[in-house]
Amino acid sequence: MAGTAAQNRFTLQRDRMLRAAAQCFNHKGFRGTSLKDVAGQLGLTDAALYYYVRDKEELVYLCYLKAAELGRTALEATNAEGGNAYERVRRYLKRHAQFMLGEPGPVAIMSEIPSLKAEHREVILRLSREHSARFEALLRTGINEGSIAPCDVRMTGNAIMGALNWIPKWHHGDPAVTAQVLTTFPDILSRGLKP
Amino acid sequence: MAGTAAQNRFTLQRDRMLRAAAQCFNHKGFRGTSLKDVAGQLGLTDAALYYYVRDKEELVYLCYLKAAELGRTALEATNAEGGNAYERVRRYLKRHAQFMLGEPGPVAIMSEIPSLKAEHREVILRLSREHSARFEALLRTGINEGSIAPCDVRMTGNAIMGALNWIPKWHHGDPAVTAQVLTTFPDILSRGLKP
DNA sequence: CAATGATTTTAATGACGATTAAAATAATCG
DNA sequence: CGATTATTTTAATCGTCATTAAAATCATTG
Repeated sequence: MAGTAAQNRFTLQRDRMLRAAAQCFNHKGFRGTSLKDVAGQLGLTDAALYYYVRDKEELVYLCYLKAAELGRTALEATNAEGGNAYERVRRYLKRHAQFMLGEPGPVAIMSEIPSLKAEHREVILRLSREHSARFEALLRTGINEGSIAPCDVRMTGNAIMGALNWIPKWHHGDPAVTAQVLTTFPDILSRGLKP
Repeated sequence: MAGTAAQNRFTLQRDRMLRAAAQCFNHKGFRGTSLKDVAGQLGLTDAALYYYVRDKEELVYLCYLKAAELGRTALEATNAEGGNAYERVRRYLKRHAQFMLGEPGPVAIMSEIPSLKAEHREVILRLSREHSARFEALLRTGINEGSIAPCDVRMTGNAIMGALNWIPKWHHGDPAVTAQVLTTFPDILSRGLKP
């Protein structure tokens, strides 16, 4: 069908846009990247972006939304695979590291939540909180079943998320480093959780 | 002496400026904060800032410089206090957490290094690298003396710095949380280092 | 008090970048 | 092919800052 094909092309292009934007935002921040920068990566003019998005603000919002959803599905998938909580945490760490490294395409660090408009900000904050809560619940499960040492789950979650979210600040695409991160990070971050 | 007094007033005001700027930058990013925002916090007009600083760019540079120096002296002081490497790491973690929490006054997260002009960027990057190298050296010392478990010191350093540098993203001044961070973070981040 | 220097403000200027509207081009479909 | 729709570009416009210059205020000191 024509409608579907058009829809596909549209969403595909928009997805490329989101990836380009995420890369720019990570590199230079929200206000630091002009729409021209983003468009340039796609071989387009800045004005063309407005065909896909109402607003620069909406562009960030969509990037964050995608990042949040990636995080959620990663955690859900990990939980679905079973294993004890400690093992699930480890698998989750690897998956999260994987997309912070940009495996499926760059994911935006949510550094600019304050500059989102209230309505969008609420959505993102809610998703973030839900995600944190689920991760903390997983830690609690591990503590109860004895696969994870007792700890302050809130702070432990914060520490782990920080280590992961910071990756794009020092990782700049070197494939050797990428491999190194994937093998060492789950170890490093989970070692402190052992009982 | 008049000269000294004037110099004092000048540098004091400039320091207040750097603190105000650091707070704004952390909250909204480099381009996200106008000079008016910074000046407003001091009860001044934006134009007044130019008496203390050549440029908005220089303002960020000075903030980062101060942050880098704080980090360096924290590590040096910790090393000077003695103890085995593991203990020194723990003390350093606490000190670093302390100033990420804004104990002495807000410290700028170095999120906007790419937008610095080349000359300034080089200085900051060099200081950053030196600091990382010193921290990694401390880890290596611990590994050699047996107080720290063998690990990839580069990646471990990255993970720990990430967890610390991310603190301002979720800490918003609640004193109860501040206390909680100071007591739990050194534990959480050092537990994985035990042999 | 007069004079000199320090500090801040007021009032432009200018650039950059987001946004929009209208026109042009490309694609699809009958 | 002709018509209709999708996509992109060109060419304004508009706001928001950073930045500057000149004037005003304030402090100090001879």
